[in-house]
Parts: sequence; structure tokens; C-alpha cells
Amino acid sequence: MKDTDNFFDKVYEIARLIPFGRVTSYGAIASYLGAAKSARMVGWAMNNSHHQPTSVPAHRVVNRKGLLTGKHHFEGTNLMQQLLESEGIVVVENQIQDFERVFWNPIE
DNA sequence: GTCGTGACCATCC
DNA sequence: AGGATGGCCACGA
Repeated sequence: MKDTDNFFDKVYEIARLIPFGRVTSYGAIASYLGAAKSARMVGWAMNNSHHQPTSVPAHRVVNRKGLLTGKHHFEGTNLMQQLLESEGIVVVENQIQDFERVFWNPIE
């Protein structure tokens, strides 16, 4: 049992806990983990999410500005955006509208 | 074992 | 107010 696994595992766990029609930010997750400055690691975790046995809704995780930074990492180009729109989230130009409204705080 | 990079955020100048 | 850099930790070669 490595400590690092806890960090990654926590990220995956939170990502799966994101309710329908809600999104969260890397910083929020990192902050919840007690590593607000390690938001990059959250992104790395998402990158490795493909390595995980479980599917992680990384499309529900965006940056602080509500920008779909990692949409380029998804299969297509607008797959991430379509998934979000499919959940009722409005996304324009890779940017989530009413981000504060759909923002979900992991601490809650 | 070392260097570089990575889906970011915050702070400094 | 805006741009640039650091920091954080882990993984890949």
C-alpha cells in the first residue's frame, strides 16, 4: 500500500462521486486531498485514469475557469463537450457556461 | 538514478 | 492589471 496510491485513488473516487450534471475542478479535488498546489497531479491521475480498471468520468473534471482543458485528451474532439451537454451542462468553445452553478464541491 | 514533462493553480514582480 | 515563474508530486525514457 503506497501513499501515492491513496492520492490517485482519492482522485478517481471523487471523480466517480461527481453527481449527474455537475462538474468539479482540479484545484478543488487537490484542495480536498490537502494538496491544493498539486492540482497537476490530479491531471496526471486523469491521464492515468485510462490505466485504471474503472471508467473515470474525467469529462466532469475541468480547470478552475471551467475550461475543458483536457478535451483534447479524449477520443474525438468534442466528445467531452457532448458528454457534458448530455448532462445538461452548457459548454461553448470548450468553456462551461454557468460554471459556478454546475460546480460541485468535493468537500461537500 | 537523473532529467523532463504533465488535463494546474497561486504568487511574485 | 498583466505576464512570468515557481511549486507540487508522480511517471516515462
